Amino acid sequence: MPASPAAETAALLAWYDRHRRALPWRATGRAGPDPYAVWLSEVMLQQTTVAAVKGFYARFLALWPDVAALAAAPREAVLKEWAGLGYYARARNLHDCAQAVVERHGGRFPSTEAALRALPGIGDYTAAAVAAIAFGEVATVVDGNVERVMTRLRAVETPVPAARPEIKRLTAALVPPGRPGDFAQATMDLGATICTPRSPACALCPLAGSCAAHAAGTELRYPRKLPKKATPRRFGAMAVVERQDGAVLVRTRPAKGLLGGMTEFFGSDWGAASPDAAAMAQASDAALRAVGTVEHVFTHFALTLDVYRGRSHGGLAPEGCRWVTREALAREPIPNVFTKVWEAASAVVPVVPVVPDGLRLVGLE
DNA sequence: CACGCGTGGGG
DNA sequence: TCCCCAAGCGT
Repeated sequence: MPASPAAETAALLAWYDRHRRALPWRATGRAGPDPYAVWLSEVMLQQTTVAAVKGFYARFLALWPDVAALAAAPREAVLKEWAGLGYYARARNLHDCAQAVVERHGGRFPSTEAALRALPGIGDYTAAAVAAIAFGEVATVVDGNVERVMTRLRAVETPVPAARPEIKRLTAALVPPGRPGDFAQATMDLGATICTPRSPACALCPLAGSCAAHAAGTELRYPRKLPKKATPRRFGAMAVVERQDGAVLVRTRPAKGLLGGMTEFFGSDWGAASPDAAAMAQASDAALRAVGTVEHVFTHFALTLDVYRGRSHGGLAPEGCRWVTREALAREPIPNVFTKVWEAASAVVPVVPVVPDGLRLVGLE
């Protein structure tokens, strides 16, 4: 028997009051949530797990305790602190957004969904979440959790993303004017801990009594999704090249696109095949030793990198590259895929044998 | 609307 | 091992 929407909302809020997760960005005291903290956490949580976010969130808040501090930070420092969290456009948008809040709004976050939506890196979800959680606006928050909860609750047959408007309507009908932020977090907590994708714990769910999918035993059927495409594989090569004094050859990737603005070691383009060792040695003007391969899976392709370690012949940086000391390397924004390369190269004997002039020692074991 | 865009954990 | 996925956004 379907309960009334009001009864469903009440049951969900009562469950949340007992079982809400204690998360660092959730206000505990009487003072309302800090909009800056809510915004920072929401951006970090975009397509990212709570467990992965916690450490980054703490470090950001310690380094930059308010939006003005973040806005004043150097862009490279923000990218460096974001390194490892992924989706690096978020870091650029985060920094742009902080500066926009300072310049356009006097350093205070706007309090309405519409005004938030106009800021960089804030889309439909984040605008509604910040408005509801930080400012109490009656906004409808729809994320992946809400989609799963609502499509199961109402047995929505339309596949996502086409079902988005319907899901938004169904959700809006449940939002309580008095506690919009708690309702949003309650639905997300339910999706994260009870109404999970693979094995939902319906016996513990406060909405089980009115859930259409549960009544039919078809929870796992929702949300319906369109078939996904296979992920192709690309190949490339990357070399950790040292100068006589130990400095390492790096370069900064283009500002936008994959790993935009992040630091990488000397490497080839990525395509159907990787270049051979001789080509890498010539391009880097270094004696190279092959040290193995690194595998990494991005969202839309898998990558196999042949990894080399070597010693520069002349100490001249190829076009677009620069030398950094090991100490300075620690301050570079290096994404995890290239940290894997560094670790693979560091695991082998660093000394490259002396070779006669004109010879290139390549691809040796 | 479809695609580009990271990473790590769990079943 | 492999596949799925997690509090999406910009173009």
